[in-house]
Amino acid sequence: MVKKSAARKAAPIQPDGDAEQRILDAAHKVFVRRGTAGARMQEIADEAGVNKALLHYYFRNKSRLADAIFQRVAGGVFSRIMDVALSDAELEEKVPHIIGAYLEQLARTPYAPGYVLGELSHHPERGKQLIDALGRMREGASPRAVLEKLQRQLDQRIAEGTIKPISAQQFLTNLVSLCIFPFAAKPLLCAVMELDDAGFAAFIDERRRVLPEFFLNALRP
Amino acid sequence: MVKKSAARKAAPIQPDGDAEQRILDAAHKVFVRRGTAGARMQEIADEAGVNKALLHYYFRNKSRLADAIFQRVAGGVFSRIMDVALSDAELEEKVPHIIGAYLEQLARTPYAPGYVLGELSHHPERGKQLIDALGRMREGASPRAVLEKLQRQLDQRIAEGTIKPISAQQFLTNLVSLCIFPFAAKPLLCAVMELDDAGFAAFIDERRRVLPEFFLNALRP
DNA sequence: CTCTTGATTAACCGTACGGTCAAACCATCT
DNA sequence: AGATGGTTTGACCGTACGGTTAATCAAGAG
Repeated sequence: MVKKSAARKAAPIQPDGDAEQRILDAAHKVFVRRGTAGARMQEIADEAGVNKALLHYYFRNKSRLADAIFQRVAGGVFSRIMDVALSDAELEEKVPHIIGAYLEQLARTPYAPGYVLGELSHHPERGKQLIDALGRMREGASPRAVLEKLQRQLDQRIAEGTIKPISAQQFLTNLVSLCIFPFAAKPLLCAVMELDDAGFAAFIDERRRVLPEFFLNALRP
Repeated sequence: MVKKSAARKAAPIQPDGDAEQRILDAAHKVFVRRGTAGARMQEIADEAGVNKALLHYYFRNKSRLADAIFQRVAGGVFSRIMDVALSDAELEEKVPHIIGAYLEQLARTPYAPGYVLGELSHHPERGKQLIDALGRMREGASPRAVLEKLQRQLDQRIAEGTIKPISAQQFLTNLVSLCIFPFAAKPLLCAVMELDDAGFAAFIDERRRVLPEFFLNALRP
C-alpha cells in the first residue's frame, strides 16, 4: 500500500527502523499502559520521536491505530491458545507444555492481559474481530473447528475412562483462566500478597510448577 | 459532611432518591461501560438527570468520582472472596458454596470484572487502595491474616493427607481465576463459542455445576 | 415576612485533544 | 539541473471536555 523508501537501504537513516514500525511500537506501549481512551496521539508521537501528523498519515485516525494495536496485542495474548487444541500430543504432555510456554510469554508482557480485557469490556464487538484476525493468522483455524477437534480428543479419553467427562469449552476456559487471570489482576495480587515485581515473578515461577499438576489432577477420574 | 434536605422528607421530591445517590448510580453505569478515561462527566449528568455542575458540587472532580466508583465496583467484585477464607466450614462445603454465590453475583454484573481489571492495569496503585477499602468494610480482615487463616486450614488437611499440598496463595488465585475470568473475557468467549447472552448464561449455569467438582478434584491427593 | 443556608442550574472559560493542510524535505529518475 | 512523488513537519482549526462562577431556588429559623 505505502511504499517505504527506507526499506531499500541496508542501514536506515532514522534512529531505528522505519517510521511506521516505530509508530506501531510506540502506540503499543502507550495504548497498553493508558488504555485506548486514555492514550493521547501526542504522547504516541513523542514516544516514537515523530511528528503527530505522521500518525494520521500512516493510520488515518486514532480509532484505526487503536484497532491495529488491539489486534496485535490481543493476537499475542490469545494466539498461543490454539496450540493446545491443534496439537496432537497427549494431554499429559500438551497441558504442561502450553502452561509453561504461556506463563513465560505473559511474564514478558504482564500488562497486555489487563489492557485486552479492559478493551473487550468497553468494545464487545472486538471479540468477533479478534477471532476473525486469529483465524486469518493461522490457516483454517476457525474456533468451531478447533473446539470440535479438542472435543474429539477429550471424548476419546473420556470413553477410555482415563479422564473425567468435560466439555471442550469448559476445558479451554479453565486452562485460559488459570493462566491469564493472575496477570490481569497483577496489581491486586501484588497488594494482597505484599509482593514487589521480583516477588510476583517468583509467584509465577511457582505457578509454572504447580499449575500443570493441579490441572491434570482435576481431570483425573 | 453534606446535609441532604431531601433525606428529611418521607416522599422525596426528585424522581427517585436524592441527587447524590442518583449521581453515584449513573456514574457507576457510565464508568463501567466506558472505562474511567472514556467516561464523560456530561454523560453521567444526563444519565442522572442532573446538571453537570452538580457532579462537581458533590465530588470535587472527575478523578474523585472515579475513585469512589472504582472502590464500589471493585469491592462488589472482590469482597465475597473473603467468605472462603474466613468461613470455618470444611472445604467440601465451602468451595461449592462460594463458587455458586460468586457466579450468581457476577452474572448480575457481567461487565464489572472487565472494568475492574482494565482500571487496575492502568492504575496499579489502586490495588493497594482496594485492599485497604476491603479491610475497612470487614473489620480486621487484613489480607495477611486472611491468607494465614486459610493456610492453617489447608495445612491441617494436607497433614491429614486428605488434600494435596498447596499454598493458600495459589489456592485462592486458582479459585478466583476460574470464577472471574470468564466474565472479564465474556465478549471473546461469546464470539469463540458462538453464544448470545442467553447462551452465555447457560454456559455459566453449566459452569456452576462443573466447577466445584473440577476444583475439589484438583485438590484430591 | 426576611434572612440564611444548602441544593441546583445556566452560562461561561481555558485548554487539551483529534484532526487538517500547505509547505518543506529528500531520494530517485530523466 | 530540474521534475517527480512519497515522506515529514510546523502551524493551525474546531470542538469536546473538565471545571468554575454567579445567580436562582427551596425551605427552615427568627
